[in-house]
Amino acid sequence: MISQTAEYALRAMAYLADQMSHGHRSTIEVATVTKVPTPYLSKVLKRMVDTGLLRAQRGPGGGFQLKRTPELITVWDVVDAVEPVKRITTCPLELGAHAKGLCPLHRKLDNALAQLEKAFRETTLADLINQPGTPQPLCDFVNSQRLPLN
Amino acid sequence: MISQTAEYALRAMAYLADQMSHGHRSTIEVATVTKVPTPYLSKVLKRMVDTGLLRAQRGPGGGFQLKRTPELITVWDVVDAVEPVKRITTCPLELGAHAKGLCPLHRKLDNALAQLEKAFRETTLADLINQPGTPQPLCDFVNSQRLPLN
DNA sequence: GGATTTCAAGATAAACATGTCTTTATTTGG
DNA sequence: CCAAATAAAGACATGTTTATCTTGAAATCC
Repeated sequence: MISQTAEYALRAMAYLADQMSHGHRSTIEVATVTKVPTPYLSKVLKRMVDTGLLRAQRGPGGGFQLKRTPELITVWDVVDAVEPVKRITTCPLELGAHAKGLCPLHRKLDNALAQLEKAFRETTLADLINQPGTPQPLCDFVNSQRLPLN
Repeated sequence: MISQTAEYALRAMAYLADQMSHGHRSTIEVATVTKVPTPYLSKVLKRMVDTGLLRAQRGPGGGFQLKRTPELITVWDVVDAVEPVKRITTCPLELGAHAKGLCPLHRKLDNALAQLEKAFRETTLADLINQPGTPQPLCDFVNSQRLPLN
């Protein structure tokens, strides 16, 4: 339902959101902390750059950094970058009889997708980090602290 | 988000729900009406038999038929038969720190899945056919009427 | 019993998602 | 300029989903 790639993207973006104030973070660092295969993460992050969510910087001290603040990036933005949720706007069977509206089945399915889209649009990266009262760190890192990599 | 297989399964089950009173319907008939590749549909329907949603009958006049009335089969039942939506109950990274609860990210994702599950559980096949006030037939058939196949 | 109809099951294949490896290009710092 | 660090890009490999084809098995009707 939620693809592996989207999971990876969200983990990485959450980490980068948490680390935003510390400058650029390298692919290897992000991959290690979020436990995502490094070469694959590289491609995922590239998508984020292409869609304008991240900035890439080569060379020593380089890596990736959020282009906007965590408050301005939603879960939807991230998921949409790697696997666009395709809403159902027309009958998949292309029946003329459905030109004016979806049948009950596809109406129901699309409503479910709409719900999902809404939930994702309402959640920002900022909502995922620094949750007051929730003791759990997002993943393998403590909020705003850098872990030694080994 | 919703797999092709699930789409096929729902179309087929909706048709079989509509045609329930007409006895068994063959794979070819269902495939033709719902525009699903016949050999593939055959396997999908088999899954429905294995999970107890359909009854299969071989020989002349045979085919598939709902095992329960449309009121007692939900969209969830159908989707679950072909591609179980796997809820997130534990941290995918298997971090000890998350033993007591999901982190905000996975909590959010699982909530979205829960919403989806709820919507699917609340909709029965009966809700999809014979919708009063909605003029659209489900797919390429008119409620409770059999179309000539050619 | 034989012919027909229909589901069942297996082998095969194409498309896509996922993951790895190698090489290249760019940036920084000495 | 040179060396090191790092992203970018492309080729390659694996696995899963989606689909087809062929043969076999069961039921019905005559």
